[in-house]
This record gives sequence, structure tokens and C-alpha cells, in this order.
Amino acid sequence: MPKIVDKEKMRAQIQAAAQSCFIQKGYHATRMSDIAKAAGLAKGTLYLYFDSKDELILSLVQVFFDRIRQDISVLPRPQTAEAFVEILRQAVTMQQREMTALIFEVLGPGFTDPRGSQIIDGFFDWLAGHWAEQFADLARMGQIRSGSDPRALARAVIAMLDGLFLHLTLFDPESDIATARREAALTLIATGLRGEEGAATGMRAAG
Amino acid sequence: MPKIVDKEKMRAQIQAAAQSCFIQKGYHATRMSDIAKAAGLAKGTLYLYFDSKDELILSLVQVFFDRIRQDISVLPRPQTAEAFVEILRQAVTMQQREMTALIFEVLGPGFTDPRGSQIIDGFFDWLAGHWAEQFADLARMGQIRSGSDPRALARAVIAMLDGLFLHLTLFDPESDIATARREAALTLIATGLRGEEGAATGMRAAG
DNA sequence: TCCATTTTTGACCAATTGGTCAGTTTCTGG
DNA sequence: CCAGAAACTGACCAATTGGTCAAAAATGGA
Repeated sequence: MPKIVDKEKMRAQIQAAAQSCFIQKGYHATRMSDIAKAAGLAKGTLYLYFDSKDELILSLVQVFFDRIRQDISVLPRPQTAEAFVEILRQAVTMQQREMTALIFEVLGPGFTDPRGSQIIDGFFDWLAGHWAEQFADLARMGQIRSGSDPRALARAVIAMLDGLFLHLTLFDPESDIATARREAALTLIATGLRGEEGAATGMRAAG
Repeated sequence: MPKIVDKEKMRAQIQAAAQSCFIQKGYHATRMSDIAKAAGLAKGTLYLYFDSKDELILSLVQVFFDRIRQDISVLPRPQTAEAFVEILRQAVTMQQREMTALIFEVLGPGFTDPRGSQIIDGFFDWLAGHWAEQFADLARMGQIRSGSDPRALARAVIAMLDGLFLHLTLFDPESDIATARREAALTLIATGLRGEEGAATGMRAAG
């Protein structure tokens, strides 16, 4: 007898509206009324689907990382160094760039809910493990040098890639400069992965 | 006859208090009254030295990047690839880590004052030029490969280093893991810089 | 000591906003 | 077509906060 709505669909609809607003104006500058208007709902309705503004952004962050994880995990296991670099290229070219800046805005020192950092930590932990395995495989196959601990190497590559992604996001996203930078970075990483061991750092002069 | 105060000194004092508050609680969560209390002043007094909260944070961002620029520009010109990597190590180990997250929080989509991005763009432009020169020199001296455009290479290294810095900042700042990651990344970069040309990307297989 | 001038103060204000809830609308099944 | 339950609404509220300004305090010189 009662009215029935698809709760999940409504949540998704609100999330879409919220994401659009947040990306456009930033988290703090976005008002719940903005989101309501964008979603074609009254403000009160939002609270039937999300307990608070924090819950809303948190759910967006979750969805964001879940999707990236999904995208990455379906890629085929690389059998060569080149194939892995191609994965890196895809990762850094991935869509949803606008979310990145937003996430930084939200999860700064002012955001006290620990679930925020949990999501991010969890994602990077997973990715480090995922790629560490692949590094180990590639090293075993002689595709890359095998000097470093795969996990440390994975974390290093992730961090650098994240920076690359960030800079591509924040500065001139689609320009030639961006492309040149991206390829220069990938070349650097690829060469570094393949290069002979112990080649770097002050160690070399010492040893 | 009148009372006289050292305006610059007061500004610096307020900036110090503000920075401490912002770092601790985040920009948005910090109240002007918090800053006043931390500085040992009344709220109204703050407005005698800074026009607004935005001006205050903006001045902090400016000081932050000015200082980094200063720190980097006084380093001696590297004559070897190893020396350059050592510079990178210093750059990424630099203090004031806490400011980084703050800057991301502040200069997100919600911050409309263009001076914010100007400061950052300006800094990275300067750094790219600075290092591009050094790359060109090192390439001329045969210390690093000379295939890439020095400026693109510089921007790539900067982006990757920024990511590294960021990850070191946000996750386990002082742990062994962080050290391992940092050294893995530096080794990778060093090897990549020195490595033979055209070694990477799908090109290799094709060429 | 006293004045002129600068500096400081903090109560106050206007504007804002996340969140609530009593009342209204919409839908379903009979 | 109706009743009842679910869903929706938006005026309202309590709390907050950046910023102001008239009054008070502090200072240095005469």
C-alpha cells in the first residue's frame, strides 16, 4: 500500500548531484541546499538518504576509490616491463581527475572522521600489494631489476605516480606540456625499473 | 609621542600563531578567535594586520614557497648525477611538512582568489626552469642521458617528487617504510636519469 | 604629569547554514 | 476510490562566525 522508491537509485542520484556541486564549488563552499537543488529535491530529503554532509562526501570518496581499484584490478597481468608501463600510463590518464583536488580539500587536517584516511590508506595499501606482486613476477622474469624490495618499490612508484597525476590534474590538464611531462616521467620510471642495480644514490661513489 | 609597534614583527607573530592553528585544526575549522588567542591578542587586532582570513592564509602560503625557493636556490650546482640526486633527497626531506596538507585543503576548488594558484604556479615554474638548466648542464657533461627536453624532464621529476613528498607527509612520515620508499624512488629516478636513451615506453618494442 | 596619537580591545552584528520535523503529498494494494 | 504507509517538503531554529567600531588603554615626549 505504501509509496515505494528505489533507495539505492536515489542515493546514486544524490551522490551524482553532490559530486557535481562539490567539484564545481568545493566541499566547504557547497551548501546542502545547492545539492538539493541540483538533485531536484528538497533539502530535507537529502537527510533521508545521508545522515550528514560528511557522510555524503565520505560515500563519494569511497565510490571514487572503489572504482579506481576496480579499473586497475581488471587489467591483465603484465608480462613485460613495457606492459607494466602501459598500465601506469592508463592509471595516470584515468578519468575523474576533478575528484582529486576535492579529496585533498576534504581530507585535510580539519576532517576528523577517521574513515576518511582509512579509505585512502586502504586503497594505497591494496595497490602497493597488487603492484608489489607484479614487480616480483617481473623481476623473476628478468624484465626489471631485482635489487629492491618489491613492496617498497611499489610504494615508491605509487607515490611518484600520484604526484604525476596530481600535477597533470592541477596544471594544464590536456596540454602538450602535460603530455610531454607524462611521457618524460614514464620513460624515467621505465628506465629506472629496468636499469642495472645499485646504479643510483650516493652509494655508487662510495661502493 | 604616540605608541609605536614593529608592524612587521607583529605580522610575523600573528602568522606564526595562525600557522600553528591552521596546521592543527585545518583552515576551515580554525576560527579567527583561535588565532587571536594563540597570538595573545584580541580578535580585532588581527584585522589591523591582515584584511581577512583569506589574506592571512595567503601570506602563509607565500612565505612557505618563498622559503623553499630560497632553500633550493642556495644549494650548489650539482656537477654529477649523484650530486643532483642528493639535492632531490634534501628537497624531499625538507621540513615544514605539515604545511603541505594545509595548502591542499585551502587551495581546492572552493578558494576563488586567483593569487593562490599564482603563487603555486609561479613556484613550480621557477623550479622547473631552475632544474631544467641543471639537467641541460648535466646532459652536456654526460652525467645524464640527453634524450629528453630538459624542461619536460624537470617538470616530470618535480611532479614525481611532489608525490613522493606528499606520500611521505600523509602516510607514516618517519617510519622505516617511508625511508625505504624514499630511497627506492630516488634510486629509480637516478637510474632513469642516467639510463640509456629511448629505453622505455612501448616505443622500444616498436623501434 | 598630561596630552596627542597610535594601538588594542571585545561586545556586537548581520548573515549564514547544517540539520529538524510537523504537515503535506504520493503511491500501493485492496 | 480509499486508507494507510512511505516519502517528501521547506519554513524554521539554534548555533556559529567573519568582520566592525566606539571606547579604552598604552606609549613617548614635553
